[in-house]
Amino acid sequence: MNTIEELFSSEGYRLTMPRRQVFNELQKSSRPLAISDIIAACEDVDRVSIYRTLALFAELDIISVIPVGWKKRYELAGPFKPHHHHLQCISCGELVAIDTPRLEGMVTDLATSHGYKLAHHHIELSGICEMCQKA
Amino acid sequence: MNTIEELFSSEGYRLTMPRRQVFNELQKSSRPLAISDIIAACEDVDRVSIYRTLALFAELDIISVIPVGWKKRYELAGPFKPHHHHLQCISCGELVAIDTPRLEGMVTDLATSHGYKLAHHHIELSGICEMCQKA
DNA sequence: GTACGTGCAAAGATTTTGCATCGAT
DNA sequence: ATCGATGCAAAATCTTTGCACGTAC
Repeated sequence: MNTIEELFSSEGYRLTMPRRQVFNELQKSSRPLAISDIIAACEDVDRVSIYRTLALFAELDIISVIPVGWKKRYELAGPFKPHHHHLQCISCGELVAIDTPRLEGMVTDLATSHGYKLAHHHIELSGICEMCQKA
Repeated sequence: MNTIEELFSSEGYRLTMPRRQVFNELQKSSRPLAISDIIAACEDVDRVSIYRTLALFAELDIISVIPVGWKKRYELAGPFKPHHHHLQCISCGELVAIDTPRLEGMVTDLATSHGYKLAHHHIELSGICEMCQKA
């Protein structure tokens, strides 16, 4: 279950050209992409198919949807990229991935202490990077 | 500087009817409101004025913008409501405010350890509440 | 009275839906 | 060959911009 092909056939979905292309764009990119980025990169794929593909990917946990500056961005998740969060510079826009093992445990505990079983969590940090602080 | 009147006059902004109405709606509500909620509640205020009012409020830190289920919601912040985060039930939609003193310190440290000076952070938790787990 | 802020109109952007056709299995 | 998935068209939202008028100060 480590390749996109295996995952799709085991779930009974067809691996079509639009789905391959969207997946490839996400895999090529080192940073989360906006829908508009993906639409632009997949010229020959209809806008609508990209929306539908991303919805399917999200449902299958192939991608995660993250908020960046109040827009949605998409990046590979689940088996294709380990869980992490982001820290963005509000001055230059730099976006770094951060590992947050201690946070993970803490948010789970927080939910539990309120009687909740945690399903998802999103953490977005923004600030000013080292370079921009000097400038 | 504890009332909206004082805050506005000290900043040199006019406290007009649309601004009063939007502020009242936010103050009346115990939960964060979507733009569409506010538009519906302020029937006689133009849609556009509500966008502009919310943009101004956000700039003045009168409100905070929070992500709920991938939509923006607005609630009073700054002097009018202390900082907190939310935990939402994905089954019944219940939204509870949570205090996160330990998280606050941790995210600051995280940013610092990456050379960043933290400016903002958003934390959204979702899961299944006690009631829905039983059902 | 003086601008700041509003409403209106209209454009732009984003996202969703229906349906006939195409193509992965 | 079948039925899921795509592309196209079109609608429904959502958000922004320009400008003349109204009103808080």
